[in-house]
Amino acid sequence: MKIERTNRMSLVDQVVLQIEELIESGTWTVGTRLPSEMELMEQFDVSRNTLREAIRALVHSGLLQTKQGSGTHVCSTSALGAAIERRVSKSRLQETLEVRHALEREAARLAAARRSEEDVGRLRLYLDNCRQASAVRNQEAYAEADIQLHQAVAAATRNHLLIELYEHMTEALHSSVRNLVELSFCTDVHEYIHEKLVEGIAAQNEEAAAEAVNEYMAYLKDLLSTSLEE
Amino acid sequence: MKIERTNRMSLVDQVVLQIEELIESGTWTVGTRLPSEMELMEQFDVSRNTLREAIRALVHSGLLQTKQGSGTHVCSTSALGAAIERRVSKSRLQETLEVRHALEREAARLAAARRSEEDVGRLRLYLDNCRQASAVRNQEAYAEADIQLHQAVAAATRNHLLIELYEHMTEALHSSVRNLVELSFCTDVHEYIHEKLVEGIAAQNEEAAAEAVNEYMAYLKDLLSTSLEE
DNA sequence: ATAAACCAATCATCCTACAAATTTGAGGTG
DNA sequence: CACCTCAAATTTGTAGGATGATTGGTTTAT
Repeated sequence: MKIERTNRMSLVDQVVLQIEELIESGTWTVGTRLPSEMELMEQFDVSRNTLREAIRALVHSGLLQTKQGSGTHVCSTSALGAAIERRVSKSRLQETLEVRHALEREAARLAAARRSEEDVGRLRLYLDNCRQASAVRNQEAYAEADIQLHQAVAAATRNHLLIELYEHMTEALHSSVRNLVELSFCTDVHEYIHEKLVEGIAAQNEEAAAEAVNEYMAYLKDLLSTSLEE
Repeated sequence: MKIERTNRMSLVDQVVLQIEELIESGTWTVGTRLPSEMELMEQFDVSRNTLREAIRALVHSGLLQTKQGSGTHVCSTSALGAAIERRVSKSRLQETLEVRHALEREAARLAAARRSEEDVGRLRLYLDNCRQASAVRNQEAYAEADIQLHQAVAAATRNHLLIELYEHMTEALHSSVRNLVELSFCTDVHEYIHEKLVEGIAAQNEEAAAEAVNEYMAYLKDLLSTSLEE
């Protein structure tokens, strides 16, 4: 039994909760355009002010997006992304990288312990995509394949909280420093580490997988320090 | 130059930003009671609706707290805590523990690399507090000293993002499972790991510190699995 | 067919009014 | 004086109306 935190919930909070439920349940998917304020007022049986306060709260949380004259659209299914992005944007790059690597190292260990054969197949596929993009020096394709590979590692952990946090940290990182795309450029070291990571996970060798991430981190830190000296 | 995301910011967003600034700058510290809506309307020169939408957004973010008839108070300086707590409350305990341990392992490594002599002093102090509480079997004091110790480890990393995330994960963990307080009860294993962790950091031995966290994690996972079988 | 003008839908802001919860303080009582 | 009672003032919560600004589509004129 979940009592409403010592007293009854305000109307605004009730509307917020109902909208969140509609989004999380998938009734309103990302991109969906919500009914107009008038219709929502009738649907929830609240006044304009109450409805607008609820919507404004969700807009600020990053779940909704409103545009005058156009309407309100579902923007995301989780409020974590916006909160993390705001916080990360105020951090130094090195701090953010260290946190992301903390998640990645754990992901590598858990993936090695829990990966299925399907996971290994996906990892090898994305690794191959990386190699092909690297061979033709297609930086854009490489960056995409690189992200897919790392997210496949996270996915193999079966830990949805970890998957989501890693994804949000990666997004926040990329949106805060577009100029450092070279961090995910194709290099021999990068390739060697990718292979060690994937094969470590395939062999269910936690230590090898974690060590690959360690090397990746040391490599990035080195790259970053020389990059900042310029 | 930071243009306001392709068009001018709405009045509500401007007010939100100003209030956030007042909180982050420390002008309004946690616990401070905000001026009444009337006064804030004059201060920001906006209507009551606009002001209320801004306040409601910050309430939902976890920065403010309103109580009818009483007023509005500052609740936190960061919106991350509330977002994390919401997300963690929907996760399984094991998932949350794995993420927290990812952060803790990285914290142990970085602390070993960067700790000052003052950090070592604090760590040994809190370790001693743990021992004393353990000696007299004072569970409450032990839990507090335990938290202080782990946060001191995070603090020694000098990575404020990591510190904040670890703190929020710990809070979310504790508020979501009050019934598992025994996780931080005093045991010999617990003490042995604490000592290994602190001494590893003092000796600037990253591997030893990380290994201590690994052992702690294995111990907790074991405890958890037997606890769930009951 | 193209471009300009128009129009309907929608969100943004402001206003007033009243309800509900809390705090404050005046006045009475021992 | 200390303490209780209760009404008034303060403060947030909810309702409803009015107007402005922006967008997207439609119509109209060339």
